[in-house]
Amino acid sequence: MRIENSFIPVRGVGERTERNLWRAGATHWDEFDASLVGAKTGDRIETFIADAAAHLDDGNSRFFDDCFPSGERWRLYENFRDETCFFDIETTGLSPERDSVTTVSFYQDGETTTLVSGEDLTADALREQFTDAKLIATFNGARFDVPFLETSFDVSIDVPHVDLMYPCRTLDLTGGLKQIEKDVGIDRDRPDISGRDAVRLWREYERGDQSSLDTLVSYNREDAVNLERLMETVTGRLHDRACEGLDAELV
DNA sequence: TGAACGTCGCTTTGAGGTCC
DNA sequence: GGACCTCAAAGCGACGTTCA
Repeated sequence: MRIENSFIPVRGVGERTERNLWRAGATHWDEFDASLVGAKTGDRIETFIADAAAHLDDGNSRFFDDCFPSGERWRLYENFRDETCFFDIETTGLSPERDSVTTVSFYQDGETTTLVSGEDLTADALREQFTDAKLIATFNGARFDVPFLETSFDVSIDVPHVDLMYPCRTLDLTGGLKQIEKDVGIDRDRPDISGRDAVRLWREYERGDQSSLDTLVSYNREDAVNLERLMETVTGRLHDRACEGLDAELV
């Protein structure tokens, strides 16, 4: 599913109308025919397509972040795949006021970077990681990772965001990231480590055990890398579900 | 042109679920 | 175990479409 298959951002177009358009053969902006809907809606769709095509050429993901309903923002992924930054944080607890961030791992376009507290984890380093990203992807990051980083480092993470927890829930995938990875067949090198262990590992590292930091970093990196595989799985399933019952293929 | 119907958007409310 | 964002559902009004 690509952005150019979507009509749902247009006022007056919901899930039903969009499916009717697809059924009628208008599976892509280029194939839209205003006679398929009423005059007013047709005008709105044509205006939207003209605007959106320009923003797409400019690589302006923010435009689409604003106009897509939150439940449909996963559709941005295919267009901005190479510029999607998957990230995950580890902390010493749940409270941004009392606890601190220990490591942050980023995975973008095949490259993984980890920032470690006391070494290279700074506000500037965080800003730099997000600079090139057109889209960020997390699991429960809307409520945990992003606010935690913003509070701890006084940064503003103002990048279109797909929080995979919600698309997963619409696919009946629940139980936390580790459980969902298991359910969709994503393997881990260290399936025995949990978030609570991450706190323990950090404490051990503070007491001088370098190997604990190595374990923590590899766990954190695996979280970030696996998010990409989860995104591929989830967007694939949502695409299939959107196309269910259609003769036409969305390309 | 107007009535009837269908669809969508907006607002409110409540609950679920996740992070370390 | 605390925090709380997001989503889904429901209800209502507005708008758009269809058809006679």
